[in-house]
Amino acid sequence: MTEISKAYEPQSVETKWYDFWVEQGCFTADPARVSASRPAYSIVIPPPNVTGVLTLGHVLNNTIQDILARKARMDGKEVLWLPGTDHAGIATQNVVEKTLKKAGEIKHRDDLGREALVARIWEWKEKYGGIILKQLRALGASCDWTRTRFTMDPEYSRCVQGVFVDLYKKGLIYRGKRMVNWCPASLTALSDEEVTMKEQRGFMYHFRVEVVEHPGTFLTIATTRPETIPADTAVAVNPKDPRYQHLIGKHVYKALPLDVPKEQRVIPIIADDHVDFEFGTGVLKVTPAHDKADFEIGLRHKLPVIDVLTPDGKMTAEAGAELAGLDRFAARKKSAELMEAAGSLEKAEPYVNNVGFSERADVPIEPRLSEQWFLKYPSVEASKACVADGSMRFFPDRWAKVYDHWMTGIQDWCISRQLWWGHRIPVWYRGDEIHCGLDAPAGDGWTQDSDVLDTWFSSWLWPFATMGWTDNKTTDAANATLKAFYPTTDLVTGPDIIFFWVARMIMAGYEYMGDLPFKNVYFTGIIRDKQGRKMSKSLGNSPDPLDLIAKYGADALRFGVMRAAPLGQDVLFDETAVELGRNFCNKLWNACRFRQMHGGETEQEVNPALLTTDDRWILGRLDLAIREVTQAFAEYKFSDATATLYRFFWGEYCDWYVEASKPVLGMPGEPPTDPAKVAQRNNKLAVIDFVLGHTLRLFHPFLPFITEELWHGMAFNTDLPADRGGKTLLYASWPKAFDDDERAYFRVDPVIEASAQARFDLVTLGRNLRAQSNIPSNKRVPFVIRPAAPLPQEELDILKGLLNAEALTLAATDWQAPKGTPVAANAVGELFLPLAGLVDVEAERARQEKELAKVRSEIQKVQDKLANPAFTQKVPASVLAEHQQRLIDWQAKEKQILSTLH
RNA sequence: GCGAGAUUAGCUCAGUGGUAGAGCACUUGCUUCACACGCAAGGGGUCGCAGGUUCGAAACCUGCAUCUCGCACCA
Repeated sequence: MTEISKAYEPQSVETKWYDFWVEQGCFTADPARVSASRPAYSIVIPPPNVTGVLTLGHVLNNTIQDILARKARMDGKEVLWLPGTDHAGIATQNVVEKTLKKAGEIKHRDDLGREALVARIWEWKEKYGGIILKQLRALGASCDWTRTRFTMDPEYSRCVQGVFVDLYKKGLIYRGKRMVNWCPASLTALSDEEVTMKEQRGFMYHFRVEVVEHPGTFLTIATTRPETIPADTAVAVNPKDPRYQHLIGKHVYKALPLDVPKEQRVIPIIADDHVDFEFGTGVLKVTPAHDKADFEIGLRHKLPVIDVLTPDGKMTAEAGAELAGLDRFAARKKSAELMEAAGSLEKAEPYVNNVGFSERADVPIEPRLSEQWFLKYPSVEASKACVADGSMRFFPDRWAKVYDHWMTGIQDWCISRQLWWGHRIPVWYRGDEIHCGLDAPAGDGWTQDSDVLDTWFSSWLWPFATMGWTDNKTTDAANATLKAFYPTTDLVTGPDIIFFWVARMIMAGYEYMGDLPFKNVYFTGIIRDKQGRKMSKSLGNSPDPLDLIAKYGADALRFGVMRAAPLGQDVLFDETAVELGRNFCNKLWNACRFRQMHGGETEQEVNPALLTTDDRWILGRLDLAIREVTQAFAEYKFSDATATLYRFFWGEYCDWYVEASKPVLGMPGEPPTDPAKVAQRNNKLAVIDFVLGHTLRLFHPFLPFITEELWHGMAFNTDLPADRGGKTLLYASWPKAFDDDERAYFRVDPVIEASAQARFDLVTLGRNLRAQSNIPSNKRVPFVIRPAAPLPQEELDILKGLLNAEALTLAATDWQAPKGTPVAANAVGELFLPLAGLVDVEAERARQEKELAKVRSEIQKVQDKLANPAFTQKVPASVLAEHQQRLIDWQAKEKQILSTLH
């Protein structure tokens, strides 16, 4: 047994053990070890952005994965936790471009050109990328680092492009000119999922246009985007709207641009059902180039398309000389001013509407007509069915409904991006010829499509592309990793990427592996601050996890976060949660120190014949804790597990069992000499070792570092096989709840547990008497006890210790407590605090009166119930009996109070 | 507009038909020989509102209010 220091110092312990685990290959998965008796457990990390740094969100997510992986190892499974990073197209390209601009190397990415920029990004990635994976080590993440993957690894890229070619050949990928979501900041198309709606305050502009055929007749139109008026190619009314029916087929003069002669601004008035005549004025300006719905109207009525916006959101010359070159928002103001000056603006009233924003660049997107690649999703039915029929489970399961809803209304996916960093689209062009394949076709003059694929088009292959999948049946059949570890067991991720990633992985899994990619999906909550706000850099409310680890230790951070994160709920993070984790680790540390102070390399087995009531009680509590924690794991309720562990270890083991064991153990360094007491003491130490050994194992998934340190410090590893806890706690077996034989062996039963509990309750009552009588807790006072049934001397000694009593005297049969003596009682007996002169008789009397009132109100409540025939006749026998017993208990209490009150 | 979730102690949350709970915070007393990152005791809640079902409702049902999050979206 090595000596344990007074306070737990996490820093050196953490690096020591992490290095040890990695050096010993403890995290390395070997498919060859998988067998019927050693099943596989696998989990793939949601690959963080390669430019990312660790946030509390990652801490939550990866701690859960680590807990699952470590528990699975202790269950004797062959565990693969596969790590890696995502190339994250837009985000990464932005980061590197910004860095280069800041360094003054470039003003624009065109200064470098495509190949050079991509080369610089690779350089950057090699140098600074993947920091987050190193940071995960500080958290204790037990990933198999030998299998770290990147979504742009050469083999991975082949998978991505191969899948593109395959889906193209299947006719599921097609190219088309469509309205897409265009990001004017990133200059690329986006998928619908990358657009979030935000409420915006703006204005509803009402302006009027003159009907060509009826000079002097005007139509009033409402719009939030007057800058697009030059792009209008019609105005539309509902065919059933009586106000405008007579004008259908006639024309109006567009309000802008004013520098174009009136005759060249004539556009038709058309009728379309899309127009809601309740909204605005019932007249809709139709701008096919800049609105999705208008584009559809344009198609129906064969309207021309006029584009007045550049890709980066500035007005073109076609918008007119006065608007040309202006940014779209400046142009909005300007166009209103122009109409105002021309007298066509009727009013501009404040208005709140929903505007689509680019999720990443945080600017309003523009609907834009452009040529893009689209995917018609594969394996949709199988993917829907597996969640609906429960073969894949979501935790919490309400996400299943969200998933189903999205899968039902699923739209084709725009997968091309106008970026340089990413997987290049494997399509080549020569004149009118198109070739889709991994390599350029033979012959000269072929040029590759300049677009790259949406990042998620590579992420969706993650569960199998990381395992060496090739889409070659022979190769894949011989792939031991795939065979052993696919489908994976659990996926842990945030619900914000359920469509981006989870749903798409399921479809890819069915399409390419013929099976679901994971069996269970755990959706974490979102980490928020104490006020419930999202963590963000600009708010400065996002603490750096590495700082927290340095200050409190990784175990403290893990425990604090897990304790605060109930399944499916957002986590309101507060540093005091980590402090609590730190305090808990310290408690665990000191409980082991206490055991060590009593020395004794006893290492003996527990002798059932010598077990005391307390021993049997704590073994029963341990058994219950094992059951509860194991059950919590089965339901992915990690906060329940930590709550149980906290209660058991602190509230039961430390507060009661350890305190009660002190009289038996004697003073440290002064062991008893009486042989009977020595045997008692050694057995007590054996029970303590038994409980601590189990406790460390129960805690290990949550607190990997401190438990490993104590496992060795307490020498619990000796005598165990190397692969079952001898070398590392990582592979010790997960504690099993007692079976009937074990319960009988340890003589654990509910009656014993209740009697031990009652003794502890009496102690609390006795301490209460002291406090009520204003006796300082360090002052030793004599107590008198009148047990309901005889108590052995050892138990009286324990009671005396727990009460911090000067003496605990047995009351003689004829002893009568002096009037006003504070007394407490329960099933164990009556406990008196005879302190003549020290106790304020009147105060004690008042206390007892108050107590009596409470007892009587309880009696009344139960009596009322029992007097109700409807109750006594209808209620189950057990409930009736329980109420009757309750009445007896309260009445006994009443009698006891009355007996000392006078 | 559609859907989901939430509403219990000052705060964060457990509690799915039978005596309202935990942690933190708070008050008080303790340098009791593992731990002041500790020990002990205590105060504090008409369980969002209104109905209903039931012998009995924090829990089940209906409606309402408030908040959060998805999805859709009318210029």
